[in-house]
Parts: sequence; structure tokens; C-alpha cells
Amino acid sequence: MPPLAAADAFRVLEFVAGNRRVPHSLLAGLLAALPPVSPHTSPRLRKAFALRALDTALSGSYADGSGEPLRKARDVLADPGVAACFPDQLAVVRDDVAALRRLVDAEWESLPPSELELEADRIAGAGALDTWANADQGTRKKLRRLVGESTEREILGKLGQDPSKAPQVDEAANAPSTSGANEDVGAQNDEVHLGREKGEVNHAHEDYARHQQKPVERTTDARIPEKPVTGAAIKGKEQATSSGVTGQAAPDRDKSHPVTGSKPGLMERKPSAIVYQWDSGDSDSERPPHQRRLPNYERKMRPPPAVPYKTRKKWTEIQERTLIEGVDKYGRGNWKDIKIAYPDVFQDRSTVDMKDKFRNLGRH
DNA sequence: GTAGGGGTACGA
DNA sequence: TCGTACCCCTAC
Repeated sequence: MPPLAAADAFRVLEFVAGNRRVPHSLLAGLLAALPPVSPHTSPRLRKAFALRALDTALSGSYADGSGEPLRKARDVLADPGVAACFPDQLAVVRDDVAALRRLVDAEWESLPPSELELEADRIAGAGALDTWANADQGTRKKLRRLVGESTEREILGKLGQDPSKAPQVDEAANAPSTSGANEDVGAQNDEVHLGREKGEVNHAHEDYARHQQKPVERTTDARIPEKPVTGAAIKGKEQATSSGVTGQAAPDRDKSHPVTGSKPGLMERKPSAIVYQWDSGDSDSERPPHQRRLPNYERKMRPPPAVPYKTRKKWTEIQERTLIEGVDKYGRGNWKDIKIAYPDVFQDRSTVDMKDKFRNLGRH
């Protein structure tokens, strides 16, 4: 799978970074896995990183009067980029740890909602009626794939339209494309942007403060030490590595890089993935997106594999005998050597095929 | 790269 | 329906 597009990486980061309940360590993992994102594109993202840096600095105990948290906070605020996020209030509180913490709490609460939350609100939240009312049949079809049929029925019901006349989403449209999961991501991005140009009211913002009211548990919990996350951290992976952001994620990256390694990245859709669909039969659709509870889900059929099964080819007697001979000669498990030794015989067989075949031979 | 468990699809 | 080829996943 190609790396996540920068625009998509931005949306993911902007959402996660601005959610105070997401631990820094998890964000650090994301930073390591996602393509570089410039913080300059989003005041919310800039501010979120500044607040996280301050959270980390202020997380230590200051009851002992050592002044350590205040010193660390001043170090953070020495960065003009961080200080610029709080131009008005900072001078008043920078010598008072308690006041600084109150300021940080207040700033978290006033952080605007992320693009993802705004879009979700437009599609299935308070802005849904406008969005659906202005959507043509094709767009509604796409919208339904995002929100599920029961939510669609609810929205159309509120619009006074007959949900039973809605166009059906065909299976082909749901099936993952053989050309890669990015098409799905791209399609959803298009859908996510529905209504953006309509200048809709920001429905989500008014309730958003509650989302931030529960701060990240102060890192007095020494079991999970948090690494500082600074604005500089998101300028690129190279810089992130040197800023300590990737401290907890680096070992995993060495093991298997989420983008370039053999294992799929976090955002890659696996063909065998099971789809769980929101069951929005309750009143949760009345809530803003960030307040919805996880409802019961329905398990859907496994989608067809992204790569079609290759044509079945029965193993010939020659292939079977050669396989056994190869195992005798090179040893079981050296499938690559055997394949190289008999290129003509195993031209159309992968080493996995050979392994499976030998396994099947042993079963009978 | 390989092993092994387990699932799915295909053809007899 | 059943055997088997193929695929997927995880662990090593």
C-alpha cells in the first residue's frame, strides 16, 4: 500500500493530537508511522502540540517546592512558536504553576474541533439534515456507506422523505478495489468533504469543550512516562526522531516499518478485515460525534480478497516427486532453494505453495 | 523466509 | 459434499 496521503495524515494527526485523552505515547507512535505533516497548516494542531508540551512539563509534582515543573514549563515556553499560541494570557501566569495549569486546562477546552469531527457532524450529526437535503442520489449513496442504513433512515425520516426510496448500495461498490485501499480512502475523503464549501454553521464546536474537560491523567503515574511532544516534532520524521517523540515507537519501527515494511500500515485496509457498522438505532445520533457511545455492532460478511485467487492448477506427479526429491536433497523448509534448484518444475509455484503442498502430502 | 493454524474457493 | 489448492495471519 502506498503511504497515507499527506492530507489524510494531517486529518488523523489533527484529530488525535487535539484530543487530550490520547496519551502522548500513542501520538508519538502515530507521528512515527504517518507521513510528515506540517503544523503550520492548522492553528489547532500547533496549539495542541504546544499544550501537550506544557502538559508534560507541568505533569511533575510541585508540592515539594522544587520548582521543577515551572522550570520545565518555562523551557517549553521559551520556544517562540509555543508562546505565540498564547499571546494574551501567558505573561500573567508564567510565574505561577497553578495559574499556568488553569490556563492550559482552559486552552484545551477552547481548542476548536478537528476537521474530522466537523465533517462527521456534517454527515451524521447536527449538520446532517442540511447535508443530506442538498445531496443528490449519488452523493447519498456514498453518504449511506459512511453512516449506515439505519442512520440514513433516521435522517431521511427527519427530512420527511421516504427512506425506502433510497438507492441501494451495490456490493461492488462496497468491495475493496483491487487497485488498492487508497481508492477507498480517497472516496471517503471526497465524502468527508461533502458540504465543506457550503459554509455550514459549525455545529460541533459548541459542545466540543466537554470533550477536552477530562485531561490526560497527570503523569505522576510513573508507570507510563510520557515523552515530550513539541511542535518541532511534526516537521518531519527525521526531526521527530531527534526530538524524542519517537522514543517509544522506534523499536517497533525497526521491527517492521508501517509503510515500507512487509507488514501493512495502520491505515491499510486488510482484505480479510471484518466490517462493523454503527447500529444507530438508538438516540445517539442526537449527540455530537464525540459524545456517541459504541453501540452494538453487526458483523458483516468478509469482503472478497483484494487479489483474486489465481487459477487452480493441480499439482502434477512430476511436481510432487520433484518436491519430495528437493526436500530430501535440501531439507524441509528450504523451499526457496528447492524452487531455485528446479526452476522449470516450480516456475508457477510459490514457496508458500510448495510449503502448503508438502504439508498436504504429509497429511495423507 | 518459513512454519503452522485456519479460512476460503474451486473442481470433481 | 469433500478434497485440495490457495490465501491470510501470526509467530519466529
